[in-house]
Amino acid sequence: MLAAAICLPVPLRRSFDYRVDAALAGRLRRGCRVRVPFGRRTLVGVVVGAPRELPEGADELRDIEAVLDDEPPIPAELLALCEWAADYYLHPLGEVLAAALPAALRRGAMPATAQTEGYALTAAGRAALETLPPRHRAQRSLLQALSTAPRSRADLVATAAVLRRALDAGWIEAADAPAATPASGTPTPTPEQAAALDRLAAGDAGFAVHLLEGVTGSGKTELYLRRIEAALAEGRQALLLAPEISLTPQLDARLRERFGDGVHRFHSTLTDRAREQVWLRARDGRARIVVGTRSAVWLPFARLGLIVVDEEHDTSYKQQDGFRYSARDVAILRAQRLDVPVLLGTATPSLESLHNARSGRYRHIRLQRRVHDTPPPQVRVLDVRGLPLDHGLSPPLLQAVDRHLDQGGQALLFLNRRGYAPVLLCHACGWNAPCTHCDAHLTLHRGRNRLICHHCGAQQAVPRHCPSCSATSLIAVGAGTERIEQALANRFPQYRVARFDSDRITSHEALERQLADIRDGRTQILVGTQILAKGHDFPGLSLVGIVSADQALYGTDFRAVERMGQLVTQVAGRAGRAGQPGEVWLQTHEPEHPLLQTLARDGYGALCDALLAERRDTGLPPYAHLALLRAEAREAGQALRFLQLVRPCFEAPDVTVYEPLPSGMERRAGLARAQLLLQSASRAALHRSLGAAVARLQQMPEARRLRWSVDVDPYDLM
DNA sequence: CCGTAGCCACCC
DNA sequence: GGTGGCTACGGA
Repeated sequence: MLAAAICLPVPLRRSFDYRVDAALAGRLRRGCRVRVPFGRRTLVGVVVGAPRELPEGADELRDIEAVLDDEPPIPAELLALCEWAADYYLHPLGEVLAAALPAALRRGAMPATAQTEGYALTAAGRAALETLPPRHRAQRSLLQALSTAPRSRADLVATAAVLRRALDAGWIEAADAPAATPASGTPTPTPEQAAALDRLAAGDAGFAVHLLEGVTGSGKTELYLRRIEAALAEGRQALLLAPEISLTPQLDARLRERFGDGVHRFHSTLTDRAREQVWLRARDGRARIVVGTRSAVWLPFARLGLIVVDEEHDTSYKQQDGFRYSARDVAILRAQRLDVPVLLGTATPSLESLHNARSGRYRHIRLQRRVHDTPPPQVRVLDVRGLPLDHGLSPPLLQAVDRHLDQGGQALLFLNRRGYAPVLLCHACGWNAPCTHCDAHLTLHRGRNRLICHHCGAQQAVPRHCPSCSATSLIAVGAGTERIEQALANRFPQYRVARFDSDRITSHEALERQLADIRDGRTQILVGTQILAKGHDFPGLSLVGIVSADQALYGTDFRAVERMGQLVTQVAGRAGRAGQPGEVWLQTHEPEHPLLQTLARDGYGALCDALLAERRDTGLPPYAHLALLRAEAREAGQALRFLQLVRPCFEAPDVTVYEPLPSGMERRAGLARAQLLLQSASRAALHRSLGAAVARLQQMPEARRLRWSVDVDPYDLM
């Protein structure tokens, strides 16, 4: 009996064998989709093993109902990458494949054909233009329009029927619309950029990881564009990964200006259909450049020649639920398997990448000069202890804002906390608006007049009286962006304040509008969260105020200070007008904190030195590798007991298995959470321990009574 | 007597 | 994850 191994979209870390008709065996290639019966249901699966002969006496297998593809929709390279990722992240392959397939294909639909973007005139069409009688007006005007250059579908006035006729006659053919020519020519690189380009182009074209560490404004994007150009010149495609693409309109605009219609965007807010179109064009090679968020790392490129990871330190590359992969790390592995270069760009490298660069595993290229030669901003630590705070803002900071606005500058206030206030407190009885599903406080949102949990999304109306004691003495404690915005609007009524956070910025257009108001000088004060740290140029910005850096200093998460250093440096980099250094003020109640001092006095690089020394001493990444077994259960204690029970399964040479602990926020969205931390200096040893333990866990009845998952290279230990 | 809630094994 | 089978109760 012939059988084939099929992988199904179920959370089971194994494949299932189905019987293959001898006549079918030839058609059934790895990567093809099939429709198979599974229990009571019918599912769409992917062939992961070529048909093979089963030994005599093997159990009867069920039949494959239908083979959906002649050609595998997933190229062999991508299927192998998914298999690697399933193994590395200890995640079911079926769910990994689901991340790599468009929704319609996952459901079993036939792949749509990539819609044509444009048309070109054929030789026959050129001849027809000469001979076609004038009465064929529609055809003549279509051919005329295409006679100088190919045009995109949108540029042509022809109806679908007219196009169809011209295609049938062989007068026109589908073609990519022409790339827009650069609007103002490519800028001449600075000597520093030119040297960096030489180093990027040096050596063979094969696999290499380049860490491009460039201060804000040093012109990293221009280097990306040049390398992309080089890849395209060899007939290859390029993938540019970016954090939250809808929030980087400037990058998008620059790519389009340089490369025209060959640039495709791929992100989670596209419709399923639009995603499928980009997926198909990546596969047929017509999408020459894809700019996308982390899921774009799974696109089925036909001839990928370069991957750029912009803002490589950004946390959004790590998926934080379900299949917990790091798109940056998968990108590096994919590039290695394809033998093509990867470019990691950032002003503030992650400690992992910095360590790899310093140890020689990555090539380290640094850009230290800003293109317009603006000196780097000086960060001043502002001791706010004992100062009267106006909604979180100290008098010296407010005076600085006043001074800068008065001199025609713009001011940015950064605060990584949305809403009006993080706590609503009853002054009479101490009730503090707890979330009923999480160990967290509800955040007061004045604009929407709601109390909202930022961890599970639960919300309720803002009570007038304390729900516990009926007193009317409810006070908002602490400050979020809404409150800072209001405080500044009250204090500086003659200036306009704009708020940038995910409550206010809900679309590409809203962001563009607010950014335009700043560039045109209609808005003078900006208040916002990390959205403001991401790649926007504010040419008139002269002052940056960081409302508080203290959260990170008290934080228990081992990456909190690294993240704070990145945010402060990124936000500070927005300050400074042509030729003039910006001013950066950092409010704190811990002005003597050594790491804060290091950051302010010596910059991000020095902070990294200090943090790397700390990580080495404590055996944390990048000097050791971590993994977590996470467990969630209805009842507090159940998750912890489970982890205690399975802890011995992970014991292995060179692996430290810590005591299971309740997660940083134990209850979240109604579930009690706990985690088991594993640490090893050897990635191989850690992976062996995980592999063996997961195999045993799947056999354990206790493991079926709650939800558990593995997090390899966890981003935070909360 | 049936109805259903909650638990658990199984899915090629 | 989805499904169906099993057991344990409760209402007329």
